[in-house]
Amino acid sequence: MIDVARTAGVSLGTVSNVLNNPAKVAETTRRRVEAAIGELGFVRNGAARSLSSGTSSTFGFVVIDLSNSFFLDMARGAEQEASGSGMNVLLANADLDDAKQHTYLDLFEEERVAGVLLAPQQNAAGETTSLRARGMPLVVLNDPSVGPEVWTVQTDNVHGGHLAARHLIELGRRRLVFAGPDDLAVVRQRFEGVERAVRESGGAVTLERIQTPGVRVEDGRRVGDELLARPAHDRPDGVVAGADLLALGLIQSLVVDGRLRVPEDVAVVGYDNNRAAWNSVIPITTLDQAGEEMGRRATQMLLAQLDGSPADGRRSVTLEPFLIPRESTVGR
Amino acid sequence: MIDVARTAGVSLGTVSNVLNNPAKVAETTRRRVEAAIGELGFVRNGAARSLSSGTSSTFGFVVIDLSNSFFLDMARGAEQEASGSGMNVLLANADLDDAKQHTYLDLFEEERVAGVLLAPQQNAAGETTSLRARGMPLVVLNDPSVGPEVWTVQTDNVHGGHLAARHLIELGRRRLVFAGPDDLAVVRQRFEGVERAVRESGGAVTLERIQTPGVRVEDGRRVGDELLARPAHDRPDGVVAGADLLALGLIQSLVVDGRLRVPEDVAVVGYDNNRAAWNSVIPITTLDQAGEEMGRRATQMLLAQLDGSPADGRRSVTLEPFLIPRESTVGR
DNA sequence: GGTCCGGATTGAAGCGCTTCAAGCGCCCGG
DNA sequence: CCGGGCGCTTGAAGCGCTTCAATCCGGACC
Repeated sequence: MIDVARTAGVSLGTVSNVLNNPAKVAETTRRRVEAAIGELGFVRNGAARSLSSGTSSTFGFVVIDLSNSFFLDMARGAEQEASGSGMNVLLANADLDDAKQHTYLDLFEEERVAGVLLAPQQNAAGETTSLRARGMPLVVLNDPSVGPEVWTVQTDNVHGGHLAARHLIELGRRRLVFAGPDDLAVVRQRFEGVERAVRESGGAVTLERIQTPGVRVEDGRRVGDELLARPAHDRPDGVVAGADLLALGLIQSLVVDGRLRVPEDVAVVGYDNNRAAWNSVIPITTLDQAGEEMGRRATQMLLAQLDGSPADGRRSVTLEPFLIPRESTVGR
Repeated sequence: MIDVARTAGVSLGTVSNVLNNPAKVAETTRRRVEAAIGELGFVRNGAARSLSSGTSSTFGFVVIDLSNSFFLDMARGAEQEASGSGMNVLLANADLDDAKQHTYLDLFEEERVAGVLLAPQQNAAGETTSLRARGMPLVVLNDPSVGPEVWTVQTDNVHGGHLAARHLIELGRRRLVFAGPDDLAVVRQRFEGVERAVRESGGAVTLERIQTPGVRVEDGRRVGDELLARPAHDRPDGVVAGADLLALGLIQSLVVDGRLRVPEDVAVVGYDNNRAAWNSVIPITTLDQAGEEMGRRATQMLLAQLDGSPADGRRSVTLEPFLIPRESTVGR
């Protein structure tokens, strides 16, 4: 910067003003400085800047699994909202590894980013103690298990499960199956919603729960195989899958291996509005959790924390998922 | 750090040594300092650190489109390799927007990261001038259009196209179609390889090229519809798609709308080994470009540049793609 | 007892920027 | 003609760390 100042024949402070408060600098001076900057190819040192000013223009977003398009949507939403305020979002992919997630949270804390977004698997509260102790703006996304002291954006999974089941019931389905792993809080909540809808049917509808080890396509195929092995009268006519990939595998197994018709024989609802669901041969009815919207809201909360949030600011936002009917339930 | 020093009863320099050269510090002193660090919840300021030392422990990776699993694989590979050397990788998603790509490159330059990885759409050479002028370590991935002055990791798209076409020809296919956009250099090269394979067949095989506007699923569906509209004898018996999503859409159109059999009536080869290809009802034969390996190699080159690369270091690595046969060509 | 040596520790000088009180001209009103 | 005010610009004091020459101290050796 000294070189720029010398070239332009001004002082250090003026160069700094051109960069940060151009309005304070006289037109002609500013032009001279800008010319010098261009000539010398000067790019200001962000480390020095944030050390000196105590602020940074970047948010860090730690994502547990970027290969899941739901999380990528969040990142996209965060990016949109942030860039509207002149902020940048840097992503860290934990790749389903809790240790990596921890490493990256530490990294962002060290780098003194302006704020941190975290989309964990679940139970992330413990990971954020240090961040919060430092007073670093933080918002946790999609983790129902954190306490009220943490800012969060969530979706109402119980409601989503309820919508999914009601959709099937309204289509006349009476023998429902819910498939999904038991160890994910969000999936348990979806199941809860399904249960409620079934209860509300007043005994007209039956519900069975099938456990899966995870939410991958293979897990879904296995459920499909299991159902195919049953006698026809023992098969469900409607399935709520705890996640889209599960639904995708299930449908593939049913349709390709088993020659069952979807939705005629079995209607299937997924969850997540994952990109994989769009690209399925039989497009999958699903619950959209508005990942982009979550990212946007979370970033708004981060920005609010930066300007010293209003005392009455709500620390937790819950978005409502909505059903997207596609061929896997309503045919075409 | 001053607080830590005071609490532990040592000087600033010693605390710094505990952090950076623990071997230089006596066992007992080190323990005292570490205790103080724990007690005070001290986390060192990365901005100050990199300002002072002139180095940073993070690489920046600008990716043109993280929703493409090929790029995400690169990121994963880069992460692996970097963490082996105590480095971190921060991701920036340009989301197919060249302006954003530029913004993020500038950001990483400002932040003085230890090195930059760039996986652009194409023609990224111009974007990197400033970075290179600064002497910042840089590796460009998957862009055949950059010059020899830029370090790159690429894959041999001509070879890949050749493999794809030869595979079809060996399976007895004689009327080939290549589908893909004309404005992507990598796709043009794949076509070139296909052409070569056809030429080598000595006239036994015909080749037709169908242009698509992009490489999305919809583009593939449209190609499928076009083929279905033709009289049967005018349809190809083998298709090389310029990308997996294209192949996915094509197959969906052919199989679901047109009641053609894949691979019996038409065999289809994709390109990329995109996750979407795994999850297709008819798993798609594809060319794997070893995204993770590319990320790993690129990071190795970055690390080499950091230690002052050997003068004879090769600035460009080209990896060979390999064919993964699946049901869309060989049935099951 | 005196010297020398080497490992452990210290303290001050930056790293490149932002910030802000102070200074400099210049113009306006009285 | 003078004082005051205003718009620009300046220069120095940090920001929190790393680095390295200088210092300290205890033991080995003569």
